[in-house]
Amino acid sequence: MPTMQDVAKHAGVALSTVSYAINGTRPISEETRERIFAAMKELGYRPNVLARGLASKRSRIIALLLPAAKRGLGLTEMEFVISATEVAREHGYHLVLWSTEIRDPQELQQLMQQGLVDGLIVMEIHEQDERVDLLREIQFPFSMIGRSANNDGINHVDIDFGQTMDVVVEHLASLGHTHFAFLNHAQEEYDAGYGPAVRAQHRFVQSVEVRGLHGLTHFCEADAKDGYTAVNNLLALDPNLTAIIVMNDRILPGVLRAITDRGWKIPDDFSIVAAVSSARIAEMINPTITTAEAPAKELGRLGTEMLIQCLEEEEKAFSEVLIPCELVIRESSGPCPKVRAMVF
Amino acid sequence: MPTMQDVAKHAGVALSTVSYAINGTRPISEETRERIFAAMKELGYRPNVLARGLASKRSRIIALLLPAAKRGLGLTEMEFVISATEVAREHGYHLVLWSTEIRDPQELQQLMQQGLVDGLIVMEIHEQDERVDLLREIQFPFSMIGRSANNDGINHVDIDFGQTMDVVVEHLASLGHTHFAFLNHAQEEYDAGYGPAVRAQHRFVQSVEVRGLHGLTHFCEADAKDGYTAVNNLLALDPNLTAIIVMNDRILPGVLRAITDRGWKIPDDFSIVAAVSSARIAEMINPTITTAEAPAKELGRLGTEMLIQCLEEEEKAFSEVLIPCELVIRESSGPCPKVRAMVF
DNA sequence: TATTCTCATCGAAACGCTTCGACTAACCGC
DNA sequence: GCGGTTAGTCGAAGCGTTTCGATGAGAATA
Repeated sequence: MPTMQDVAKHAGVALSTVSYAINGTRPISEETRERIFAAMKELGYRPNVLARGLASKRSRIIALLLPAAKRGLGLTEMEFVISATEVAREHGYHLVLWSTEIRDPQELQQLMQQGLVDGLIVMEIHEQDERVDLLREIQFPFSMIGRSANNDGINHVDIDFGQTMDVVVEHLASLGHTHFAFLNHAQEEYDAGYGPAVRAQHRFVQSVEVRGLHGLTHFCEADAKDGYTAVNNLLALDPNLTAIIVMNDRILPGVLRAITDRGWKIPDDFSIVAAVSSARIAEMINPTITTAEAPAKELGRLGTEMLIQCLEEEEKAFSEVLIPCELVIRESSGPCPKVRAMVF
Repeated sequence: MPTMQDVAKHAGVALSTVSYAINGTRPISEETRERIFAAMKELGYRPNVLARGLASKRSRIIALLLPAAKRGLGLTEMEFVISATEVAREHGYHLVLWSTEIRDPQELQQLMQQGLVDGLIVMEIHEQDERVDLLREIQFPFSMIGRSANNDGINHVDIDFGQTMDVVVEHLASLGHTHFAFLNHAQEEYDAGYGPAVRAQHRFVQSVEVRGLHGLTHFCEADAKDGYTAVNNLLALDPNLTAIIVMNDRILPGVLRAITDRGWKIPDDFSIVAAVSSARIAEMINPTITTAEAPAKELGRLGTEMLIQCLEEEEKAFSEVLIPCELVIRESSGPCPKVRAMVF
């Protein structure tokens, strides 16, 4: 494998001149530059990432902190990862994956101290997040996909849960629904301050109140069975319910079954909307599900770009972007039923 | 950030002695070793990955070549990635993702020449795969998840499509079905020599023949609409069809709809089995789908372990492992119907 | 006792790059 | 025509490791 030295010899210049030509760090005459690039091409030279990183203290490698969500990783997360990888590559960066229980700040710190990565993309942020505190304290460059309680000076991009809930509630309200429920993530996650759960809940309540409607909320584990019982519980609480918004698409089968088990048709007798889900899932189900689709690709892209920008520029302007989900109306939501088969 | 030099000073030994103590490259007295480790702990020392890689010519970083399948990346692929990441970590390796159009050997080679990674995990292998040819030629360490036409001397792990198709056919046959169809991946992929498509097709035909049954095969794009028309085409070819095996779960909604549109009930009038799919998808659908589930986690684990083993050992024994999918019987497959509502 | 071994350790030379200071020659203003 | 820039280049000193050859102290051998 040819080295920079080889290129230098081949072009008849000093090693450092080659470096300057490649990085544009210092002015190089047009003629020399051409000779150098010709030599590089001829030898098939590629700079060694390790050496470059060691010398410059900038590895041009970033890490994506994969969450180990109990909820499991879905298509949305996959899209994140893909899009982050691609964007990184476009900018000449490599992306490494750091997985699992790196919620433990200890372990995270050890990884960072290895000096492999220049920066970090953190996902599945909690309101109180030890990782964020740590990164902030040691001033390690990072960007967040999500938000914590205090985001000052941290680059982050997140789903606009507020806006999303508004749109979903508005959609149902415009269809004439007045009594509906919100099936959130698990209680445990809410209590742990998991942002999406907290913010969506908050805005749902508010959004319903503003419109003078009736809204129930309920937590639910990421499991079809729990979805089933949750729906029954909700209907026991408010028999006039005509629509449910679900936060986690995993529970959809259970929710649907609970409805159809009552002899109700979707959407004629009951409407269902998935907040923050993916098209692919929504279209797998019969009836296809009206969904507020997570802008996964955008999130991945922005999160990565923010980090890279923050690594390349000196002046640390930070940005904060909220992207709402896009409501895609499918078969599972319809006008509020006038009369409905009785529960028995 | 403390360096090895700092540790050495702190422990009152030479720099090289610290290195030997860490790597066990040369014998170190018990007493010195303890002093060194104490110093490391006290200073919070972590070896610098970049420097280590540069000096030793072994970065302990491996890359996973993410496919840019037109089919799109699904849950199965996500599980791969996660499991590969975790296994790599367990072995003290980092995993970087190289995405998309690195089918182009040129680009792949450039990436490798950067000297960042010690080895490669390649997925979505085709029968004739330029990437594999390249890697083999330049003797770059790699393992495959999948198989090509000639796998001699290459570590690889793959789904046992033959066994899987056998099990699925047997399942349907034992339910009394005699006329069934296999809905494969897209024609294009088959023609390109995409292993799963080729091998599954081959074994389906064989498996049906051996049992003296009637089997049709058909290709289908990864799209619900195409699933719909494909089923109708198949039923036009053989009106006695009572079961379909689908290869790609994306087409399931279309397939189901084509069946129910005829007024048929699943599984009473018609059975459906998904070959090589994931539980999560299978359970999203109503009725839940009988599925041969891809051993994604195992594939990821083995692929990674094979590579790492091949990097750590001198004697290059290569291994080849085939893992069948596990048949999970759910609601979509049932006994062959005696009589069935007429097509009209 | 002189000689060979082994064990534990040291110093220095890589690894392939970036970057700093210095040097040369041309160019500028006055 | 003389100091002061400036564009273009060079050499050398790192970056934080691994690894090779050498060294000294004992232990074992003759």
